[in-house]
Amino acid sequence: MSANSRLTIAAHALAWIGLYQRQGHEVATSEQIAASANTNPVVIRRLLGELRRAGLVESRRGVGAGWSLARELESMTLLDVYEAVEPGPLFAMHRTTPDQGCVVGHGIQPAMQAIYEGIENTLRHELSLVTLENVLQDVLATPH
Amino acid sequence: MSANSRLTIAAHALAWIGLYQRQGHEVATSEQIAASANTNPVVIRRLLGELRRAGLVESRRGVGAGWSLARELESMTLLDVYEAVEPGPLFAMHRTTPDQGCVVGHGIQPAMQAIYEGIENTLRHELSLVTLENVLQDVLATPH
DNA sequence: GGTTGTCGCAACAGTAATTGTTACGACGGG
DNA sequence: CCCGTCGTAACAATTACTGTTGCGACAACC
Repeated sequence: MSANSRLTIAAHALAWIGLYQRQGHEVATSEQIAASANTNPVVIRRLLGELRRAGLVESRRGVGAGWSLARELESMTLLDVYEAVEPGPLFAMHRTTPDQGCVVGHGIQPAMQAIYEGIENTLRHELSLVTLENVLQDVLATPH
Repeated sequence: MSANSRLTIAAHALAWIGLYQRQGHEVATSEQIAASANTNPVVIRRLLGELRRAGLVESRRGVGAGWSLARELESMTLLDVYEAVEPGPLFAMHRTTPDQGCVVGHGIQPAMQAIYEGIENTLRHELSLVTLENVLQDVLATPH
């Protein structure tokens, strides 16, 4: 599976902004978050842009600009983040249409679609059980 | 997510071999399976080679060669196939190590690892509930 | 009104995985 | 010996993600 880190980085950014705001700051910059995640600020801005479209964060422009949470961490789940940053389904069908004249080629896609749908629903439910507040608390509980 | 079709194609191949054997044939060739899946025989041979390493199929060489099931479809689950053809984890960590001097950068990977581990276990359990016999029956039940 | 710091976004290169294709040796039954 | 099929290497094509540069837009501050 194409292991991608989008969900991980997005959760990192949200936890970072949340903690920073609790320390009394108004907004966090993409450069600060990028330094913590050890990546490029544009990568962070791209991801946070998707989270903004999903209503999870807000951004200000101009001097002293940056990012802030649009909701409390308690009300955001990993499912919200997953849906914001992961476009496609978990498993794909054939890239080309199977032979419809063959019994298996004809029936395999509906059969697998139904199975995958059930699995994805379970995955989404699992993700919906974890809030970003849970993530931040786990982060803070890590021994140093 | 890099949507890949390896699990789908592998399930297709297994269902095809299983049905073909029930029709009285000894072995199926990669060319026949590739025609049903509308892909290249080498793609099928590569995937079936991984399934053979996992003990799900066997192959014969020489004239009249081909592939046959090593076990009954009832005893194979999608988890067996998934583990045989999907190498990596579902979600990846950062590509570069986060800033260990930052509280979030230090704690985020253990936190997310634990969460992902739970989710992957659930996914594996779901996959283990579906046998290849279930898949074949679903395929045969598709209206034409 | 100019300066400055930050976002917004386009464009492109680098990396990696998957898929498709060709080629050819290995094998084994006839 | 011949022939069909697997086994496998090699390479191109496609796609997705990541990293990077560049520059315009915006808004606070002087």
